[in-house]
Amino acid sequence: MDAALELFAERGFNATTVPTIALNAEVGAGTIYRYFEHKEALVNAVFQRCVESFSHHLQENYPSDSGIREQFRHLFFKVVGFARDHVYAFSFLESQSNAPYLDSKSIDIFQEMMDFFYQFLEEGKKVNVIRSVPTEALFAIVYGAYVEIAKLLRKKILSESDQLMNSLEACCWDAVRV
Amino acid sequence: MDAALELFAERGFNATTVPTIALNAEVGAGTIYRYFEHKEALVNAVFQRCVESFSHHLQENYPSDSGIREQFRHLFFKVVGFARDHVYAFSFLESQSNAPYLDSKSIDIFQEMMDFFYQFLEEGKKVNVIRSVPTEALFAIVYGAYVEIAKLLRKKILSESDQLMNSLEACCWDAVRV
Amino acid sequence: MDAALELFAERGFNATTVPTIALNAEVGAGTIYRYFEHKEALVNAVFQRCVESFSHHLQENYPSDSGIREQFRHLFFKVVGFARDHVYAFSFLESQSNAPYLDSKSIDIFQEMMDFFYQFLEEGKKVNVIRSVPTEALFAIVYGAYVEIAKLLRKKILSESDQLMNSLEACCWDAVRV
Amino acid sequence: MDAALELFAERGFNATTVPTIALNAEVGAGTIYRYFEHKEALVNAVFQRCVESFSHHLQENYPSDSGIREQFRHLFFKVVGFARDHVYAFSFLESQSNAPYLDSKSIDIFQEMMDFFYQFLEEGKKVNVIRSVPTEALFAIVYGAYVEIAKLLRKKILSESDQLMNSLEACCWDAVRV
DNA sequence: CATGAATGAGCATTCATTCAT
DNA sequence: TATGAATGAATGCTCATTCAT
Repeated sequence: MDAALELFAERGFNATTVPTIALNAEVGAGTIYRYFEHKEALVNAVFQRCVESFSHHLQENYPSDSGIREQFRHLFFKVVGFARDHVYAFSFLESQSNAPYLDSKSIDIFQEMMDFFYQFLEEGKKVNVIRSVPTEALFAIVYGAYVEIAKLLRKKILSESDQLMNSLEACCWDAVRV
Repeated sequence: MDAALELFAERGFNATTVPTIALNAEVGAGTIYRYFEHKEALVNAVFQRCVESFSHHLQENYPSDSGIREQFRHLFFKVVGFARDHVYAFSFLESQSNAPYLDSKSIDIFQEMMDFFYQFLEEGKKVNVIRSVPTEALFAIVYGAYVEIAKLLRKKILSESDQLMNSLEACCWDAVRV
Repeated sequence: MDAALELFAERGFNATTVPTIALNAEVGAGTIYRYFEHKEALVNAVFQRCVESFSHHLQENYPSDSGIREQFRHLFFKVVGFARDHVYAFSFLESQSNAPYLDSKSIDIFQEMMDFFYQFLEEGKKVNVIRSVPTEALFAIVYGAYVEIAKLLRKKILSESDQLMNSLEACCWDAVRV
Repeated sequence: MDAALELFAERGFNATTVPTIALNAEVGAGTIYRYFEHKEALVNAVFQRCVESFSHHLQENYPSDSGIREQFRHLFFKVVGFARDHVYAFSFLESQSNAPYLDSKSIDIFQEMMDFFYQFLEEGKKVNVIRSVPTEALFAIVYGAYVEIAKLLRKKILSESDQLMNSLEACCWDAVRV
């Protein structure tokens, strides 16, 4: 699954061949089929593992008792940290989350993860700290920003200094706060 | 090229076969090879045409003499308008702009288009209207936001009312303004 | 189709590979798929052509106005002649007519051909020239005999002299006549 | 071997996989290779066991001292009985006796069994009870008939009543008797 | 002796590309 | 210039066979 993730993240699903995955995993091509019925089953398993890993990461040490501002900051740094520490997983999730080969379980689990963000944003709107704009739109703005920032960090166009990260977090917060 | 754009945008490069493009274009498969050396040459030509179209669209009626705030608003609505009116072109650009089959000319021309945004952001920083944060990062934030908003509009999860668009523009502006 | 028939007749469906058919037909492997959706579609097309050819052969110069005895003789020699002149077609039909890959059209067309024999046998029973035994059983006896005789002729264990053929025809007739 | 016979009879040699046989036999796939060098060695062993079983069955209670007519009747009912009681064995023998994977021992042993029939027919010809037609041809006629009758019984198109069986035996006898 | 995970050659099938018409 | 039939390399996948346990 690690070998597959790496290739799927770098080239996408269609451009990744099963023999290449096998080579990268240092197993025979047939071995893959002992564990996954299809190439599609494999990509779904990889996707689900990524989503779960991301989801756990986000909720780890989540400051449930702090205010919205603090929680936003937590999520921002968790996303950035995940993108930094799990480069392939993050770039795979970001690029393939609309792919036609994802099965319903993959879609559900991904939606569930996003619901965590949605709930956060809705809570913020309720207490009048976050703007009264459709939640999907708010999420789109910050998620889009995260994704592009992560790309820049990955490509080393930006380097992850504390000061920069704090500025970027502030930018994102200013986009949604009242 | 229109036939190809439609298919590339909907299915991606690898999942689009040359015979399918030919069928969609109502020409013989061989005819495509009279105009493009490869499938890759075709996709690059399509990409470049999209970038140019996007670029022209952005600069059309650009309020050079207005202030940064007004220019930002212009760009925001131009991007949203382009995404609405050129659904395939925008979704193709957004999804394929990191693809491994893009040649250097495609990458250059895309970069050139982004430079227009970069210059705008740098001008804004100079006059102290836009935050003093690396330009790439500022761009990432607003571009990421645009892309995700465009996805929501395309999928009809949001509908493009004046009020909503104004709010979203404000969100994006607040992310970068001083 | 000729190339495929030859191989299917000699080795059966599963033991015949598409590349081998292509080689035998002196075409590229992909070419086969321009004309037949599947290997199964090909084998069905071949089967149906064989059935039709056999069926036409049987009915050619059929002595409709003669008596049962004469008609039996006609059928016997037509079957033997077909088996001699269309070695592959006959051996393919004989060995594959119960195969699980045959589609409903193949099964129908084969049944239709057998109905010709069945009608003949039933007419014979009606006029009390052929024994009053279930038609399927009568058919089984003579068809089984034909098939095995054809095998011997094909393998050159017997040679097709007039005298021998007349004797064999008599044997078969004696098996079913009153 | 029982597990293999069942599968070979139902699906043929090529369509039966070794793991499936192992599953059906409730052993590990590797275990099969402790007893048979190849899949081919297995199918030959199965074939030979079937031939021997058939052969013993035919000769059991063989009325050596009775006349040809009585012996013919014995053989007919033994064949029918074997086909009824050893469905898989008979259908395997019938369908695979020309298969290209049979080794020389299989072919010899099968020929030996047929020689029993041949001797019987030759004896009958000597005493002028059976027609003076090449033995192979006589055998082909009755063997072909048996095979097709057995198919009908197996498929329950005919049911094995005493009266019917006696009629069919008479048909077969009339095909070869003087 | 029994196992079953691992293997990789070989299969059916697809599709970018060519080239005779 | 346009065509589309033909191609064969490359793909996803299967399965007979091996071998460490």
